[in-house]
Amino acid sequence: MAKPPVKARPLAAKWRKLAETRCAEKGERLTPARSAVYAEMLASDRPLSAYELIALLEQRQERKIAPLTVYRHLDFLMRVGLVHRLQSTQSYLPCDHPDHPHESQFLLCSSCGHVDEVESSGLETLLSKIADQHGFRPDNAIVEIEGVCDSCRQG
Amino acid sequence: MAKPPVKARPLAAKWRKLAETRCAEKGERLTPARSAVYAEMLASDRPLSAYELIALLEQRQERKIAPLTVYRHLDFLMRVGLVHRLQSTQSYLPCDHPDHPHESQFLLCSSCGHVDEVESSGLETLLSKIADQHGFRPDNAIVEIEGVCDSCRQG
DNA sequence: CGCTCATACGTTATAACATTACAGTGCTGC
DNA sequence: GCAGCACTGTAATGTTATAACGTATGAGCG
Repeated sequence: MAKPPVKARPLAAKWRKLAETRCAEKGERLTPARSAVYAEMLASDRPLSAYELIALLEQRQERKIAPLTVYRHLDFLMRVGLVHRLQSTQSYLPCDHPDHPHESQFLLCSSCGHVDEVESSGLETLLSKIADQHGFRPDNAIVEIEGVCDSCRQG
Repeated sequence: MAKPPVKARPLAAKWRKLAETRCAEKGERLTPARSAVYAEMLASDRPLSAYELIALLEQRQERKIAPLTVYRHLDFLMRVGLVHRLQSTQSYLPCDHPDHPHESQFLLCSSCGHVDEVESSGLETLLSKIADQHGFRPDNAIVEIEGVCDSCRQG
C-alpha cells in the first residue's frame, strides 16, 4: 500500500540546495519529513519550541506527530548545522549564516521575540583566552544576550 | 500545634552572614526553609537540578517536598543574588563571587560536572559593544562554555 | 531482481523540568 | 487582638525531552 506523500510547506530552492549540500558533506540524507520540519522553521519569524513545531506540522499534515519524531528531526538538523537551539528559551531556529560552520551568538529580543544571530570572531577569541587562563579546554560556547532589539526600541 | 523545626543541613557562618546581608539589602527574609535549600546547594560540588534538590531535602527532612516549594526557594535565592541558573543544563548553583552583583560566565566541565564561575570585565565590555553595533539594548548576557576542566585534562 | 543491513520513522509510555490555582500559617504593625 | 501580607503547603497540570521497541525504506551487492 502506497504511503500518501507528506503534506509539507514547500522549501525554497535556496534552502533546499543548502540542505542538500550539508547532507552531502556529512553523509546524511534529506528526507521529506526532515525537510518539512526545516521548511516550517524557516517560515517562522521567531524561534519555535519543539511542541509548537509539532502543532504546526500536525495542522499542516492533518495527522498526529509524536514528540520523539520532531526531536529526531531537530537533532538531525542541528547535526548538519542547519538549525540552532537556544538554551535560554528551549527553542529552535534555523541558522542564519549557513555558509560556513561557526560558533553562534544570539541577540534575543524580549519584546518582539525576534532573535538575531551574530558573529564576532573577536568574541570567540576572547572566550578561548578566558578558557585558556583557567586551564580549560572549550568545546562549545553558548552566548545568548537578552534585551530589546533596535526596532522595538524605536517603536 | 507547634510545627516541628525544619531539619536542615547547617549553614556555615560565612554563608549565613552573606545571605542575611543580601536579604537586608533587598528587603527580603531569610527563612529556615530558604536557608535549608541554600545550605544543600552549598554542600554540593556541582550544580543540582531542582528535582535533585527535592530528593536531597526530602531525605534530610524525612518528608515530601513539592516541586513548587523548591522552585520558589530557588527564585528567592536567584532574586537576592545568591544562586545562579545554568541554562544549558537546567540546573542551579550557588554564586561563587557573591561580594558584588555581576554578570556571570561559567565554565562547565563535561567530564567531572564541576562548574567554575569566572568573571571578565573585558568580556562584558565586548558583549555590550556587540549589542550596541546591532542597536540592541542588552539586559542580561548568558555565557556558558562547555569543555574539559584543568584537573580532568591532567588526570 | 531479491537479499541484507543500516538508517529513518512510528507508537506508546515515561522521565524530567516547571507553573497555576488555591488554601493554610505565621509574622508585623496598628 | 486582628488585619494585612509574605511565606509555605498541597494538588493538579502544563511543558520539554527521552527510552524502549518494532516497522518501513532505501542503498549496496550478489
